[in-house]
Amino acid sequence: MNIGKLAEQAEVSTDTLRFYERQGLLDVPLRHANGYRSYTDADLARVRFVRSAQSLGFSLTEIRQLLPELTSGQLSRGLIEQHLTAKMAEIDAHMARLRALKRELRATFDSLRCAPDTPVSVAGATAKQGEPKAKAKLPTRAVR
Amino acid sequence: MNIGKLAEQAEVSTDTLRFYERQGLLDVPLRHANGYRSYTDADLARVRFVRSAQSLGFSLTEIRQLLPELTSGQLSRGLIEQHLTAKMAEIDAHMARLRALKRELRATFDSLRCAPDTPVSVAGATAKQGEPKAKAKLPTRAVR
DNA sequence: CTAAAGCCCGGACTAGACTCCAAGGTCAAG
DNA sequence: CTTGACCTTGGAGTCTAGTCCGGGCTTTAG
Repeated sequence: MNIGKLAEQAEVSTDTLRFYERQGLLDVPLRHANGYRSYTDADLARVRFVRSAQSLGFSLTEIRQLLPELTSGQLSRGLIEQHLTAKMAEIDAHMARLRALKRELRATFDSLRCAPDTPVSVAGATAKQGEPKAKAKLPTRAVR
Repeated sequence: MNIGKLAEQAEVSTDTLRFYERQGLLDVPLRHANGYRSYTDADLARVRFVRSAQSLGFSLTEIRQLLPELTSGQLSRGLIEQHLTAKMAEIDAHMARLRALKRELRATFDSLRCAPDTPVSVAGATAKQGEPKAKAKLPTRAVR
């Protein structure tokens, strides 16, 4: 399978595939005599895995760390268990954050439903003024 | 209120405030005789709104589109409900996929416990082969 | 009066994840 | 043999949401 074919099957661009290769997300592929990359179905599966993990909120860096667990047939069982358990914990944390987000959204939503034509008190609607003295680090990044 | 004061109150940097102004998220402020920006509590409210909307998962671009509704006094309830509902749906979908991933990881985990030295079946673990004919537009962006 | 703190501006820089481009090699069809 | 599709490479550009910088004013404290 040439790169164009793989790209089509996986629904990504050929640029993306070469990019993933540089990022170590895809194994360096075999080459045909003419220098063209030669891919297998395993590569297709890999790309699909990357895309779905990505859509789940994992960064390419995280996915790169996830890969060895996936591909190593002969990694010590204990190690795999360890990684998987850690991943599960991460997922739980991830889900917890999303649940919190959802709760906040619902609260905002409900406050809107209760006061029909009130010019919705703008501003800190959801901003919890928690510990007012907290003037900590300024670069408070968004939730992701 | 000078920019430093506003920055402190809103817990963002002065750079961020000037950036928001350039982005049209903050009204161009009045200036003191010396050229310093002069802010009001409404600006503080605005910054807080931006930050909280952001923490709810809205991008600055989305927030910019939300602002007219907000500032036009009577903020059409329907529109905001619409936005929020859409956001909630996104989150639900995201969580559903996470749950699926978790199930798969657990399955992998369990199969490891049952078959100690079986070379874990790699690849498309989570890749759903959904409609195979779907060759739509290539630049399929990630979910964010 | 001077030093420090605060403000101004334009512009450069960052990371992550692509996306595009130029210049060239390869291959199948007509 | 030429055309067009497809492949190669390295490198540059894009977008988001800021962050940092340098040079130069103003204001405030000592």
